[in-house]
Amino acid sequence: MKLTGSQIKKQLDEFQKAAKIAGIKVTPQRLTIYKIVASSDSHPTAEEVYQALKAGMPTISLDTVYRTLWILTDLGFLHTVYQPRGSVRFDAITNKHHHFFCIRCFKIRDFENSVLSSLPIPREAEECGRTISLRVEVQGICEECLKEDLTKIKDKE
Amino acid sequence: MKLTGSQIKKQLDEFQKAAKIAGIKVTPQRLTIYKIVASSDSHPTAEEVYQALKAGMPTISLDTVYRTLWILTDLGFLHTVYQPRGSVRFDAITNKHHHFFCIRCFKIRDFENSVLSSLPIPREAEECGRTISLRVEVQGICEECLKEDLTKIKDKE
DNA sequence: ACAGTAAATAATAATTGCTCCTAATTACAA
DNA sequence: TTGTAATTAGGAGCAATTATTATTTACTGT
Repeated sequence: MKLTGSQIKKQLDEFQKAAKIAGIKVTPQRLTIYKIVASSDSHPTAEEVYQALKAGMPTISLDTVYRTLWILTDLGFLHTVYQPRGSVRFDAITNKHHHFFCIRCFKIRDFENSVLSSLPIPREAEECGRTISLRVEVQGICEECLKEDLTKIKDKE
Repeated sequence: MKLTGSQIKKQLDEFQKAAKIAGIKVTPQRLTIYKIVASSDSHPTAEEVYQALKAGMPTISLDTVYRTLWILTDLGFLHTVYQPRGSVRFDAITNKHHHFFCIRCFKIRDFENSVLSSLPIPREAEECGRTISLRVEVQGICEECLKEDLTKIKDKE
């Protein structure tokens, strides 16, 4: 999900603090990578982040991108989203939102819903260990793919 | 989730019917692969299914296992579960249940909860396209990993 | 401000998870 | 029983991710 400029600045401050506590370094690579994910609306893959970085940072390596994305995830600044038969995607954490997965084109869309956002973690899950978060996903076929299907049907006629 | 012997038999009958409708063949490989997943409690990966098969079917290929698992998924007999940094896992569909993901050891546990099982798909998701299903996941650290942490802390003392 | 050091990076090799290709085999319809 | 289209085994291939290593950099204490 996309963050505003001031939200990003605030989160970067938080990252500086968290990095000190965790004993890890704040590098330009790490700051830039967070900015790219947080200002994107498309749940980018590591590869997509890497491509976006190259313009301003031509020597960046894909490995650094992966390492950084996982660090930001471990520190709680990013969420990961998994797709069938595809790469991991990363998403900056903001207010609660949920994901719609298209099973045909594998794109992910955000949606909000107050009932889902306020669901408590159930007792039965607490019994499995220490719980951290609850997420809700909806599977389906997105508007665009539905339209494509229509086009194909018309072509056959 | 684990099915009883009679549930498996019933599902295999359903599979025969579904295969006829879909115009695909019923092979010993397909039947055996379904049995293995449905009688497992651990959301096995394709590799794990492959290893389990080898004893009774030494010439089975990993490709066949993958193809079959995806067919069974497409026909609605299996669900897939994605993990961070791991392989896809497969799960026989029974009554509604939900997954607890351990972010440390990546194991998955089942839990049931009537509130979560009866959640309607929200209007906001319907607006993204045609919806098929809703799933709820809880992230956390499982009992076993928590115990391990305790052991490590004690070792340091 | 500066030097020492532990951590991070870039580049590339290696690994893993999964899919594709092809010849041989098999399930099923007629 | 036979024909044939689907399925299989086996191996090659591919894409996503992680490991290795020499070099560079951020932060610590002076």
